[in-house]
Amino acid sequence: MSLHVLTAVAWPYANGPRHIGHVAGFGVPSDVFARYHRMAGNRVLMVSGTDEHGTPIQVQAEREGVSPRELADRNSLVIAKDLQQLGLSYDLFTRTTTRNHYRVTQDLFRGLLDSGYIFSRTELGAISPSTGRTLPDRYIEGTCPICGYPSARGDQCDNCGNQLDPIDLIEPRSRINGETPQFIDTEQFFLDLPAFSEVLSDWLRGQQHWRSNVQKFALNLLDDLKPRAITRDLDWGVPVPLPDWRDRPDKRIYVWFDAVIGYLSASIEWAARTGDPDAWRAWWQNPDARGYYFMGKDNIVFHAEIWPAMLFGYSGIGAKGGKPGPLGALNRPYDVVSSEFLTMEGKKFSSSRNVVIYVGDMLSRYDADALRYYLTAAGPESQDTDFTWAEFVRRNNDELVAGWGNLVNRTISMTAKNLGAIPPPGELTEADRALLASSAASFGTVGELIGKNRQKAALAEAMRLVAEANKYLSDTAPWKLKNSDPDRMASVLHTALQVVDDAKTLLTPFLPGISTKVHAALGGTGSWAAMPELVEVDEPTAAGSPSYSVLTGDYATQARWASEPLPVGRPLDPPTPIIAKLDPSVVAEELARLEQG
RNA sequence: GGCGGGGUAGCUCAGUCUGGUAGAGCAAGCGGCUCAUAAUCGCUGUGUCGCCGGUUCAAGUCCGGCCCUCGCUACCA
Repeated sequence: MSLHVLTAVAWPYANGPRHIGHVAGFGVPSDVFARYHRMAGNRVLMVSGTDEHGTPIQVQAEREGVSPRELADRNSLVIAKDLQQLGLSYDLFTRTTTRNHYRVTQDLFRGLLDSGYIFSRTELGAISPSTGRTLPDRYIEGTCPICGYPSARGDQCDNCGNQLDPIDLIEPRSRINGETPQFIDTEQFFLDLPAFSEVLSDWLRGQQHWRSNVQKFALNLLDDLKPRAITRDLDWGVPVPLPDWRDRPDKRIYVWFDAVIGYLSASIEWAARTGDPDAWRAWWQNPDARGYYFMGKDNIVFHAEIWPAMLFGYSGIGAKGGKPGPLGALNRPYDVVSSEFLTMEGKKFSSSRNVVIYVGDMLSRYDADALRYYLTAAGPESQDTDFTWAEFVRRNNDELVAGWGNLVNRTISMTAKNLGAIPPPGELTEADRALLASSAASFGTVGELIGKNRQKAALAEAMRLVAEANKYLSDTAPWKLKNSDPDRMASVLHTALQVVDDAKTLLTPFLPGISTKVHAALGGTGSWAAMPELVEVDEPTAAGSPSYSVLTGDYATQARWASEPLPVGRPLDPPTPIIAKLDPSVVAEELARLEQG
């Protein structure tokens, strides 16, 4: 039975290139998940894009002397290329500055407004006097009124930990340019979160399959739900779709409100591109479809609270009732898969302090699958973990190369040199059958673990099979049988080759590039693990760029999540090593690079 | 302050939901093999499972308290 699986991947923010901590959280896990489900025969729709609105982009653009649009155009392309090189198999990786996204965002806004879940109110807000723009709390600093700490942030004092209101700060100043913020009465729209308190509570309590920390965190947030402003005094963002507001240059929809809508708008854009504009509905309105959302833990509130509230409200569910908006009722997330954080040689990632490894830099020097392997085997799946170059090199050399690469190499090499082709099984012994049975059983265990997003355990299970195969070769020593018992040697090599092929399949979601090479080394033809493509869309963006680029791809290949018998008699050539071993000197080189900046 | 994660062998971590006196990989030592990218296979682990107390025939695992550490705290994303 085929399941519709929406793989909704957090939208990277386009104020600069992304570092490996970002892709550890949302990127690699979502791709492993999507690739597995496609191989298992499910209908996957994997969408994301760059998140391009908001204050940080405006600030960064000003710093660089370019327009927000130019900055977003440039970074969107950089990020898309990084994710492409990492092999992330998006059905569509688009942008929040597309016309389609603006339309869908405005439609959601209208739908929520019509049912009463959005209302306007005038409140005191901080603006920058020189630009007239909203100055977010965290861009304001001053002296803490409680403890006297001189560099307290507008929302919280880092010294005494108390929550603050920026208006209470003594001598407040803008962190952007040092000017004194102005506090003015300003009208904004608010999302009525308290109206969803009950439906969210019931819904969250039912999510027994979520990671427990995500569920607990989300439930705790319910105690203190307040209406949340979803517009700002800005000129960069999606316009408010109301007659009196649409043309106002100083009011825009808040970046987070539009960013989460990206999952839906990207699905709709993908459908339009396929020629069936309603195709997205199978993932969003079919009650049996499942939406899995991948992100770092800092995004839990938006995916477990605010986005579900928006979806409930648009569907006409909540304390105020209502009717579904024009698109119809929409599914809530099935799972919110949140990762913890990756640190870097013991420190928190920080671009400004140069504690950072950008994805593009990493992939210019190392293989994408080496990074994918590390981030899955040692990534922050359920707790914070530390990236160190020493561990990266060790994992690559001792586990990937010595364990898996060498198994492939020794098996194919022995067969090619002695037999030249895949031999028939001959008469199998108990040891042969035990290994083959273990290998076949791995599809169930590894698949189930990936399905539950226990990817660390899933990868370990696949690698356990690799170790078992290495032990099998050691026990059976086929190299000793060449003259004494060539038939037995053929049976052993047949068994080993079959397990190598199975392991190649099992590792495909994690290591698509390596598995493709193993597929070829085993004499396989055709596409095995397809890669994303960067495509130019010849349509202006809502922000005014003449065209834009997206990632997409055709991922339908012969790869199936099952053991496929290898064709006896297929010729095999002596292999060349598939996975590159790293010289231990790279550890010192990379650490020096970090020092220098 | 509130909330959450973590504190288990030299290192990285699993195991805690469903109690039965502790595991994996790496590192180290010894041995085997020589097909393979000096790869691989076997053998070798006496750790107060952060601390204190409780429940129990039995606790790393449940309950209470405490300490340390990391993170989040929704008008930065």
